[in-house]
Amino acid sequence: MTTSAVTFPSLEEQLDLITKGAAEILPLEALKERITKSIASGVPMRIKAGFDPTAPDLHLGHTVLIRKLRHFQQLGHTVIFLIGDSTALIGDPTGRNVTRKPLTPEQIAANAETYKEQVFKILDPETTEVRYNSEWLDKLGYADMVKLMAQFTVSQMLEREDFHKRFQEEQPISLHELLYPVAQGYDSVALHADVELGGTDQKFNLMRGRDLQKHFAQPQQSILMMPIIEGLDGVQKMSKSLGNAIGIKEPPAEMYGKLMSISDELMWKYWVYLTDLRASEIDAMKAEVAAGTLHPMLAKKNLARMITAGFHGEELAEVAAEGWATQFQQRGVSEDLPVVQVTSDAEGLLTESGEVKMAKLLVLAGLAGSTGEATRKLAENAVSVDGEKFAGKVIGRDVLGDGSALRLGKKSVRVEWVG
RNA sequence: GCACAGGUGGCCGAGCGGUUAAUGGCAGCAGACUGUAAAUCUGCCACUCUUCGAGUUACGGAGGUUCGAAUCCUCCCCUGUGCACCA
Repeated sequence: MTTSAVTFPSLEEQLDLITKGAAEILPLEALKERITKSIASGVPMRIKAGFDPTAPDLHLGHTVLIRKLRHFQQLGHTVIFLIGDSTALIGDPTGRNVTRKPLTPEQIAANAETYKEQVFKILDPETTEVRYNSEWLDKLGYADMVKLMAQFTVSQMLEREDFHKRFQEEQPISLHELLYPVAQGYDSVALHADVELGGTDQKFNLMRGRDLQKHFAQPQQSILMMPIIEGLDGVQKMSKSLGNAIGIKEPPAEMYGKLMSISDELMWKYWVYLTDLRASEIDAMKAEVAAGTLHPMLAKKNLARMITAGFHGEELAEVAAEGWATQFQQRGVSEDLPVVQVTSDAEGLLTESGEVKMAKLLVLAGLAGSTGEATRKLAENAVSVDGEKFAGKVIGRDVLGDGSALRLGKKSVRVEWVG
């Protein structure tokens, strides 16, 4: 690989892309100077973003930040995808009201691999620098740790809202949790970061990098914060544990369907943060909807289609869109339902006369969590077979044959008999 | 270590010896209505079974008292607060 000087776009051009969607950049002037300097010297800036491999699956919320990293990459800067394998032993306390459970090194290693695979759907693997903070954190000795920690006071740590709140509410705060911001800050020192990206909730941690870089007589990084987007409920931040997330590895039909279920209001945020449309284009679309010339549902369909295509390709997105329209708009049976294999000799599935117990089947098909729940849903008239409402307790194999569509509420599957 | 206050279903939070899987809120699920949604209304919301019935688990853990405990007692675990030298 050549390391010859790169020619960068102009400051204005770079800023236009960099600031799009950014919630806050601190300090902005320093960033401008840094960009100017890199244009003059031809040396790219080092852009750092850290990820804890605590949850193996990325969702669209994570991609807001990753898309921004991509922007820097497109401009020719060096993006460092930092995997916080060592800090994962602590678990970021940000926004938490309870201490995180530590992961085993095996889990962390496995999660890190999954992370890379997913993140390279957006970032260019060729030019991304992948690092692990165990490289330097594990080498720190006791004396080094003591010196680092001496840079901060207890009061400073307790200024953080989450710590402060927990302290006020007499909730436990483990000592090692205070270590997290220090470790994250030291990462910036080790990497000589020029810019660090993070969510707005990361402000405290991001600022610690500036503190420590100053202590180590390095130029201080600028920090760029991206907003935290809401999940499917439109209220709480997108998070897997809150169950309102859209995972980037989800099948196209599911991704499309989930996107369609968001509120109209939330849709506009998704347009801004999850697509590459320019702000002016989005505003124009918004105006059309307000004027009544564009149906909000169509706008949402376009959004769902665009995002799904980004992860699965145009063709699969098209199929997902059609399947969704059939299933929900026409209340019909979609062609590409997920297939669930059911073994006919599963315990308790068949009655003595050979009929299928619906409650059991619904559980086996993954549509209900327990037979009790399935029984209740049947009574609520929530189940249909091949598009027809069904409320009975048992059903014959002749009615529900191989390939029959089984539906409970919004979820549908195609049943395939085995054995 | 000592003292005090706490540990209830996904979360918050009632109950404080006796009808009852445990009031209420949030979240969630389903139905109606819609534009798929939001809002609204209705129903559901521990598990299992041969389900207008029956059984089994559940109120930090383990024992105990009692005809009967989430509620009383004992020990243990966990959290928070205060005390800890001068006394």
